[in-house]
Amino acid sequence: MSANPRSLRDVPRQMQKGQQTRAAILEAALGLASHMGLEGLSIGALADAMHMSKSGVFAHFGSREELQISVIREYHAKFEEEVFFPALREPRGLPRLRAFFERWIKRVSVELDSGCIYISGAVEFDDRPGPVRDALVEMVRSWHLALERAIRMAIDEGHLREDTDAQQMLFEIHGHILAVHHDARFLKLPGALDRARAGFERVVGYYATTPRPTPRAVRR
Amino acid sequence: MSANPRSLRDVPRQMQKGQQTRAAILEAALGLASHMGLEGLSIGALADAMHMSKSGVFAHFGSREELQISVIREYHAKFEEEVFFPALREPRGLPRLRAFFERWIKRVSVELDSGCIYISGAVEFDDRPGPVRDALVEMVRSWHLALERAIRMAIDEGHLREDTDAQQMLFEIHGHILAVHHDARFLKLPGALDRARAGFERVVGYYATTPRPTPRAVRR
DNA sequence: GTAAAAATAGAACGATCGTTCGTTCACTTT
DNA sequence: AAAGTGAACGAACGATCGTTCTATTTTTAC
Repeated sequence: MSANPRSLRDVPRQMQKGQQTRAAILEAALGLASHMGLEGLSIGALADAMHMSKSGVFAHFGSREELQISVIREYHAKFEEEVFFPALREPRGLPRLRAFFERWIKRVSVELDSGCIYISGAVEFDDRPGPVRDALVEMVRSWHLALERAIRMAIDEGHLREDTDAQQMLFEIHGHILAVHHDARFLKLPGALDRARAGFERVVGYYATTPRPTPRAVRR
Repeated sequence: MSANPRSLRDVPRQMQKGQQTRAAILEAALGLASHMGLEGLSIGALADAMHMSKSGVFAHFGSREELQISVIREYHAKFEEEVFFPALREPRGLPRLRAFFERWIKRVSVELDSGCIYISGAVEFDDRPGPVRDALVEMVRSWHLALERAIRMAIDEGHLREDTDAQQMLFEIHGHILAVHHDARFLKLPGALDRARAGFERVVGYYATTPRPTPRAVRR
């Protein structure tokens, strides 16, 4: 028995065959959806990429809609893993907020393979009600809430002014993310990443407790 | 002859039948594309909306790609008509820049019917090379250039500091547009429009020659 | 009023879409 | 060895996609 490498007794918690193909499909689907969008993701193309039959792929999800939602959840998990949790190790307040932003823009622009599904999904489903949209909204909301919490912590820590409007600040920061996504991926502008960083620092500088004066005008 | 209201002599430059159905199709296509995206726009659905046959619609464009490009051009024309030209009547400098922005956010968010094709198109085609993407990039570029010119005029007029980085300022303003599109259309947040306005004024305040101090911290 | 030209309809094409169904194959359990 | 289980396949479904072709109708030009 112990000679059998796949014995259930030896690895009782290991993924069964079905689960691990499902995971592999999901990864491929994430890659496809990043390029073609959630609406552009087709089961046929996915099956080709997996060297499987359409029905074989289909059986793992039961419907295209369920596949789309699974992709969203998969992206969410990856996003938490690569952006949220690592940044949580930074001390609360401005350092953590900065870490959130830095990892966020990297995921959105540089990471050549996968475009941000939150952003493309928001555009594709802003007009289309249904379970896919609902899942998307839920994930985006939770991320925005996390950012808002980080901003409020920065206020509590005394890094940001007490009268800081957290939602307004989040709006402006989020705008920089969307802008870098647009300029880097669509317009292929080279400096987009640094523009986003500069914009972020300007926003932070505005709401910070140690006020940076308007550079030239005030100094002299 | 003069009794005939459609005489060629009376209105020599009037649209012929073909042209005016083409225009009607294009208008319907613009509406469809605003909801379903340029990729979601199908000739069959368009034919249904027009109470025409697919082939009848098709004949006006020759290919789906040409239809998409025509829609983009149509949107561009409407955009110029409703945003660019009216704002041109404002005096150059900050007033004109402000007018650009105000008309822009209205077109992007409030105008319930048509989502912005520049924004949805940017997301759909950031990964897909081809004539459609090229047309899209060209239109967006020309609009951004117009905004950049407006910013430079504001510098020349003395409304903005001389060391203002026009492209950086444009990046930040554009971010607010994308954010209002996201928050208003996707998240359905009520205050998005005013957040964009507030963000715009903060950006302008930063680059303006009459420096507004960081509100509370400096005042006392 | 008539003939040329343009616009539209209708049917059909090959592809692809999501989905369903019955079958086969490789295991594990009895 | 027999029975049972879950995964994957292959074929086919009706629908829709963009596109092509041939008629037929409508509009324009003389």
